[in-house]
Amino acid sequence: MSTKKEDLLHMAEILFYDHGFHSIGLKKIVNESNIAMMTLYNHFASKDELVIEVLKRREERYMEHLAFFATYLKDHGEGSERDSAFVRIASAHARWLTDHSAKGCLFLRAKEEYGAQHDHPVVTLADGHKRLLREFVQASDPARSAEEALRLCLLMEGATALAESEEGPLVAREMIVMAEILFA
Amino acid sequence: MSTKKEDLLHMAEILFYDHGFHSIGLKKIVNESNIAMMTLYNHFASKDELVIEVLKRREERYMEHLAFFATYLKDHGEGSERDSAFVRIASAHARWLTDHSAKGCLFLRAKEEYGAQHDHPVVTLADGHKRLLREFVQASDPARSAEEALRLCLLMEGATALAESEEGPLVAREMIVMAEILFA
DNA sequence: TATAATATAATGATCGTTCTATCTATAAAG
DNA sequence: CTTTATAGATAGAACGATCATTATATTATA
Repeated sequence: MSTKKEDLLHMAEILFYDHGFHSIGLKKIVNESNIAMMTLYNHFASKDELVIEVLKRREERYMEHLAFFATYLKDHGEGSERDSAFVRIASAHARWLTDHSAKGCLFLRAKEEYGAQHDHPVVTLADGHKRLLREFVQASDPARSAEEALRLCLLMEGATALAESEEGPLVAREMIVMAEILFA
Repeated sequence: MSTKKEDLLHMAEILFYDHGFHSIGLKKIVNESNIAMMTLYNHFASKDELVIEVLKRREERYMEHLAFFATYLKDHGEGSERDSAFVRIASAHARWLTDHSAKGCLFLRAKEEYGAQHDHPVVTLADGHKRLLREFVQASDPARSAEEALRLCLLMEGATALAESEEGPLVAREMIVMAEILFA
């Protein structure tokens, strides 16, 4: 992929996450990226397509982080007390939260901003991400019920949201504690 | 308060919640309210002030709902098994969730959209709301630790967020189950 | 020589906000 | 009961700014 295109996607993700999708203009994105407007339109057909590619890349990164970190915790489990798959996923999500700034879930925010157009591709993508996440949770421990999988998703969403108004590390720690109680 | 002003606040809240703050223009608000633009500016100095009044009214309504419903559940507790104060608050929040459409927390969304301007009055108001909510939770059962109060807040935030992508009543039910396990 | 990126300007639309001028309703004064 | 005064609401145009998008023409790179 072109360097310019990567720069654009990188800066667009930062600005969208900091300011929201509708608040940020393409002009600011190309200015901050030191890239000409026509170069943006050479790589993306429209702002919507840029938004979609930003979200797709973020989803890929997030799911990879979750899978990698959960696997790592499984192999390098802390001595005698080895966590369940659900607790490991909670820990992996906690790590993501503390590594990233506290502005909530970009997919939920996208759905909220574009949600009025019910069949907008951004909304479809956001819904797909949430479904993928739930299926990932369920598949990590098929012995668990669908209700239990939903509960872990609720914990993860809760931590993401609460970290917007409370201290991130504290929130992450409490989420793991709750996961340990619920999924011992 | 003037009827026109109430109509404006009512319609503005609906449109902001459905489309977001930056996506919706004042023109759409006054059109949908069948009110002249100058009447809006006669009651509100700016769009920001309209946003702030919408949020203030919503906070008042939400906190009243929480207090009323939690008190009601305390007095009319279900026979032998009377819930703890924390579980009652969870139930009250669940009721709010099922009564309102599923577009997340308007205060978090406001903070996300205006969060770049760190000292913007909308951000201050949103932060104040989250602090008020946590203090309300803590005060409902002073015997509980601050960590436990934070956990209930996490459950409530999680249910609000998860209800955006999963079925509301199901999410509300599971949140209450989790609260009962954690705060028996 | 061909491809990619550049700067700049123009498009038409919409944004928040203000101005002007007209209209309507209620309330005080005759 | 009128008349007049006051205030609130109306429609519509205009403001400058910004929006996403496109056109043009030039420069750099490979």
